[in-house]
Amino acid sequence: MKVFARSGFHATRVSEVAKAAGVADGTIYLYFDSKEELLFSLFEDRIDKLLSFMREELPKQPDAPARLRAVIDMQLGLLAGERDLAEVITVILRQSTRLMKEFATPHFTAYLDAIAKIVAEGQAAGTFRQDISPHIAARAIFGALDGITLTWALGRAEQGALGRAAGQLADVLLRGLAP
Amino acid sequence: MKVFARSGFHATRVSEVAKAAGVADGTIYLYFDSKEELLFSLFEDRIDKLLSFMREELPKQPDAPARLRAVIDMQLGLLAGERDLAEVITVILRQSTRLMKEFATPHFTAYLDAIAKIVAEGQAAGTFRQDISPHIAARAIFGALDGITLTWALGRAEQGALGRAAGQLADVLLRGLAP
Amino acid sequence: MKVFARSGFHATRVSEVAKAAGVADGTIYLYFDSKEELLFSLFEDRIDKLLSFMREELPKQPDAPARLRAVIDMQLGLLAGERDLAEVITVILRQSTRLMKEFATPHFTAYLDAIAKIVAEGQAAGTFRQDISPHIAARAIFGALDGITLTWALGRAEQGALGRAAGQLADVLLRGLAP
Amino acid sequence: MKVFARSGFHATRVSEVAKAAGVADGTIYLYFDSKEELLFSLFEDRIDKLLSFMREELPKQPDAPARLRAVIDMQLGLLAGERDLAEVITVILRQSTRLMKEFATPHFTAYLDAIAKIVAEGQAAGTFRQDISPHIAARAIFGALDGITLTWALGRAEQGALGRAAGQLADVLLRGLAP
DNA sequence: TATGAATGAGAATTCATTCAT
DNA sequence: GATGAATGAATTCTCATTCAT
Repeated sequence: MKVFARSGFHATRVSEVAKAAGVADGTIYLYFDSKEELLFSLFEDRIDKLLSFMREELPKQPDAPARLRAVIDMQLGLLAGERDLAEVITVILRQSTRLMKEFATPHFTAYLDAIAKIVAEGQAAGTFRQDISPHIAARAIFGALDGITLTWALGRAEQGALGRAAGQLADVLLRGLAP
Repeated sequence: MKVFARSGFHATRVSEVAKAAGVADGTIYLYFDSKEELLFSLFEDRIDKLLSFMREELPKQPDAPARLRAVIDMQLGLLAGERDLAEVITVILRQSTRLMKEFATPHFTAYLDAIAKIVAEGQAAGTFRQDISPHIAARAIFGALDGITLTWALGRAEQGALGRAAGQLADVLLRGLAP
Repeated sequence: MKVFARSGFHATRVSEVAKAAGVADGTIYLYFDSKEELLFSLFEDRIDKLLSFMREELPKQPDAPARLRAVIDMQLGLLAGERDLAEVITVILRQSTRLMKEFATPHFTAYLDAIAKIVAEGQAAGTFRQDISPHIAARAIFGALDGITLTWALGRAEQGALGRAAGQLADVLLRGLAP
Repeated sequence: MKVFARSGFHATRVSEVAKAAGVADGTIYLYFDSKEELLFSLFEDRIDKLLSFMREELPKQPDAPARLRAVIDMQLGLLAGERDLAEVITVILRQSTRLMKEFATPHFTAYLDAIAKIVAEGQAAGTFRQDISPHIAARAIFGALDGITLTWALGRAEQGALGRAAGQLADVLLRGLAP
């Protein structure tokens, strides 16, 4: 992750990763099928964690606004301590066209749908305004989170900044979505 | 633009671009210094247009909320008719690490600062709430616009969808940012 | 051909071929799709020559024994002046499993069938004995020619030796096949 | 032998051989020095058997024609029941340039010399015609046997076919070589 | 004796870029 | 100005072989 975050996907040499890991070049291929699979494994791990977290935590929340705030806290919280991971997910992962199309898109879609579902539920329960498309809202929410993470990862990345941002973003969105 | 949008930056061959343009490979290099410069020129053109548009139109708006709505309309309006451009800016441009670091980041920063400035002015004038960092707001707004454009570009990209999205996003954000 | 004959297929580096040809490595790939195609092109050229030679010369011969003698003269005559070609065909070509299966076998089969046909015609005309399978005879004849060429190519390869061998082989075979 | 016959020398992985033998990769190297030595051992075994067979059986034959027929029967008989061995000797063995030059050629030469000696003895005793070079004859005979074996091994390889071929080849050669 | 994880040298091929025409 | 043939640097991945256990 460190090497990918430093150089990007294409500029990263497999031999650099091997060196950073303290193994021989060939050893990489005992555990990963290709350079792309190597990058993807970093991402798969976390998205699984995020999805299971959502399955467990969201049902505990009383209503849609609380669930939306939980999603925002979770997504930014997951990355808050891991600048390299944040950069890999917001920037590096998108550098491999094949990776995006074949692996990442399905995961992103599932995640976006989960957010859209929260919005739709809120609309049905009367806790969110009706005149907004849940899918557009979901993409805007994800985009906002992603934009914040991106700047944080590429900038100074100070501890706590993502937490503060999460709170402010949630405040704005929840008020903006209120009926 | 068409070729880059189809294949991505790395998978696009300079010879493909030459073929699509109906010129010989070498001719490309009479007008562009490198493959990266070729991609970047597509983007530079439009960001200039966007920035001068902002310089002209924003002062005409009465207050910060109106200016923020104008920015949203402009950014999505610029891309609404040009799916390839939208894909190049949201996806392809980010595939070259060097391009992002050396060329694009300064432009993005300038644009983000312009948005942050609108938010700060609104806060000073009392038309936006005070408890939000203008920079965080700017990143979230840009990220939301970007996320909406990305999904539109990669999906069916129907005419009018971006305009509707712009209206809804502005509604949510302006209410969310209201004092 | 020189480089392949010296080192064999697998031990030959494409860069060696390029160097021997006085061009850059990449230039090879402007004219040949792969290393295998490079080797095969050496062979295709000659087999075409041999087959057209057979189409023209064989009908001029009065009977099957004369035609068989002509085939023997032709095959050894084609290689007599070109030791490298002889080595490529008898040894090197067989080192690439894929080349043998996909390209060479069909040509070999066609050639063997042409020889078998001569034997069968001789049997029908009563100029060859009946108790020999034309296909076994064809393979034995081809094998004998191949064995002679192989030893010649790997040995001192003196001028004229193949011609003498051709005469002796034809004498033995024709007497052996006589009714 | 099974694995080499299936895939050829270069395409065969040492790990495949180990798997087929039911041992670990490293175990192979306790018994064989290298992949080449592994292939060569398959061949050395049999050539020794063939040479000792020749030492014992040939002296029992009354004259050169009988000895030549015995050699033909032996060589094809040795391979008749073992298609994999036939393929290894006619095809696979020749795929390694080093193996051919360093190991196999001496054995082939010894074998060819033995055949040439039979021809020369027949000429001295007046049972073979004088106008044929014993070495050319030997190479042609070996080549014919090899060509027949090759087609048999690569084709359907039916039981008995090699025996029939041996008889026919001997008939043709002996009549062709008669004074 | 056997194992099998780790090694790391080695090579075909691609393609951005050049420059003689 | 335009061409496009030639360039050659650069990199992923394979697999025979080793050796600590």
